[in-house]
Amino acid sequence: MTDAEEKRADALFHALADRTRRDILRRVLAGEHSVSALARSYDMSFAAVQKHVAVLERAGLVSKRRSGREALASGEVEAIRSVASLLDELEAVWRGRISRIDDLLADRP
Amino acid sequence: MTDAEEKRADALFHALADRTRRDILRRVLAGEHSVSALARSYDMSFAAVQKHVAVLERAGLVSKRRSGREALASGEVEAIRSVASLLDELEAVWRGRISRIDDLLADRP
DNA sequence: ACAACCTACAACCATCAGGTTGCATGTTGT
DNA sequence: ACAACATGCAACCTGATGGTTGTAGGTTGT
Repeated sequence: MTDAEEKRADALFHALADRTRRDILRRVLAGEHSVSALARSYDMSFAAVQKHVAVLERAGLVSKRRSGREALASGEVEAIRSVASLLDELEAVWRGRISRIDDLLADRP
Repeated sequence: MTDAEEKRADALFHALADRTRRDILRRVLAGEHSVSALARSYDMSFAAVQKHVAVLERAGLVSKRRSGREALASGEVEAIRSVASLLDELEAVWRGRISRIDDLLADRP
């Protein structure tokens, strides 16, 4: 794992470790939403929601495009799949434990 | 999503959002390690590592069993799979994004 | 018995995260 | 032109996080 990959993993998991951000992500995965439209859905200031979207964007989980005065956010499913890959790697480590035990057993005559 | 499920998701993603903790998790997924054995692997105090293990344990990613004076930690692959399920749910939202009518209604309060 | 070891937890400190308000800038509809 | 709207960013406050040291108690080997 390179240092950059670890930092990206940090950003991805951190972005997902907040209930509001996961909810925003669900919405923008379902379809484009402007930041202010998202903000109207939550009991917090516009700025707070804008910061959450920025965190998701920095992690690559959300992308934005400009349409006039609005910034339309949409979810990046590829980023979600990359998180799933990170989990797969962890599970592969676990599977390796089993095969190592198998090897030990195989070594016993 | 119930409140308890969201809190569990918070704990899981937060636990994974730290490089040292992910590294610890890899080690204990590969096989049992005592806390002090883990601590020797990192350039930080025993207490710091012990706290990282505690965070992983609270999230359910690691379990500990006592063996004499040692606490042996091992990784819980089921917890990792539950995180993968959370990601699957997000991806399912994305797959359903075309045939979404709920959001049109939800967007007009 | 006792020294060495392992763990757990408390207190403390610096930094970060999530929230607020306020302001500057660009866009739109009348 | 101009009022209303959408965004982005900075400053600020408070609580949580990640690290430290210190302390206390249970286990082990000699």
